[in-house]
Amino acid sequence: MDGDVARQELALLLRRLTVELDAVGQRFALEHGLNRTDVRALVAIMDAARRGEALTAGRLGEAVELRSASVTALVDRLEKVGHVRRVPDPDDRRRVSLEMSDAAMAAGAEHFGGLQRDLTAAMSSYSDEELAVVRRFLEDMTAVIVQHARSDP
Amino acid sequence: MDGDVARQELALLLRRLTVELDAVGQRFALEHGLNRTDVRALVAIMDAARRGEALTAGRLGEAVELRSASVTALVDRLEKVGHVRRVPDPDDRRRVSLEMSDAAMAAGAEHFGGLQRDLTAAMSSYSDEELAVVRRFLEDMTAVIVQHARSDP
DNA sequence: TCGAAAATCTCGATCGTCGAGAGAATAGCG
DNA sequence: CGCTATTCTCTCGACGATCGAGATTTTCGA
Repeated sequence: MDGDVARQELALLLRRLTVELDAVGQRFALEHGLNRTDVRALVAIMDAARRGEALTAGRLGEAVELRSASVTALVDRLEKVGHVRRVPDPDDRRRVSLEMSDAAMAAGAEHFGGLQRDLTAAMSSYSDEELAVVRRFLEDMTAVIVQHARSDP
Repeated sequence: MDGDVARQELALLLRRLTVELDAVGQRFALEHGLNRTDVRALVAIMDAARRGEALTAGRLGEAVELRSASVTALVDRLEKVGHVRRVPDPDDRRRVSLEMSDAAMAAGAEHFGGLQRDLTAAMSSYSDEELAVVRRFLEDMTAVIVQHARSDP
């Protein structure tokens, strides 16, 4: 039937959206001389900061799925260009907290915050009921995807 | 207002979905001893095959944004494990066409086709009108994202 | 026919990631 | 309180993916 084609197209649309969203991060990376991992790390640090937490090196490694040796190198890179500062944790002196520089924070807010703003603006033409449908849809699809990402087939 | 929070949450949901969809590819890579690029390449070859085309090395490089030297190495890797075959193009003997092995094709169909099936199945509880809303939404959001990925701020 | 352009490959170099292990600090247990 | 096990980060050496420059083969146009 026709509805099936429409559904497949929706799945393709999700993939397309994913690819393009990736490209946004890619662009930010290019503009700032970073690689994909560095951007992921900065986003993770930013997200944590927004939650009021300061990420430690170890937590950052979990967030971006990197071993400790790679995290050291990663933070070295970010610190060298001034995006991040290593701050010794006074409570546990083994730990190293990571703080984003104001400049990096501003650049991130400019880039990703701008996207967020434009996205929500583009949603203004939708009614609350429509957005509710979209939300349910996205949650359902995410659940299916998570299932595929985690479980064994 | 409340609707603004809902809109921001929707944007976050999109990001979450992107992350999880990435994880699906990651999992496939892990299961088959491939890296991220290899999976992207196989998907590109598969997509082309579905359209009835055979990708050349150069086209593949464009699809996954890699220089020719890297494409050579990439195809070497895929060929070594038997996922891909180099086939000389009879029309233009400078070119090398790429053909996926049946086994690799089957593995890809199993993994990603299964996801596609489950996604469309999860859409069955939605009316045509609801899906139309979702489609419009995804297209609108993709357009905004593309804008951010390409244009200069 | 001959030179320019195109498609792929080779080589050497660079960079990100990792495993193994060292060093410092903490937690827990007797 | 002291001693050991654990936690957290860093160092080192190795490996793999990517790239730029250039070589090679083939095609196309004048």
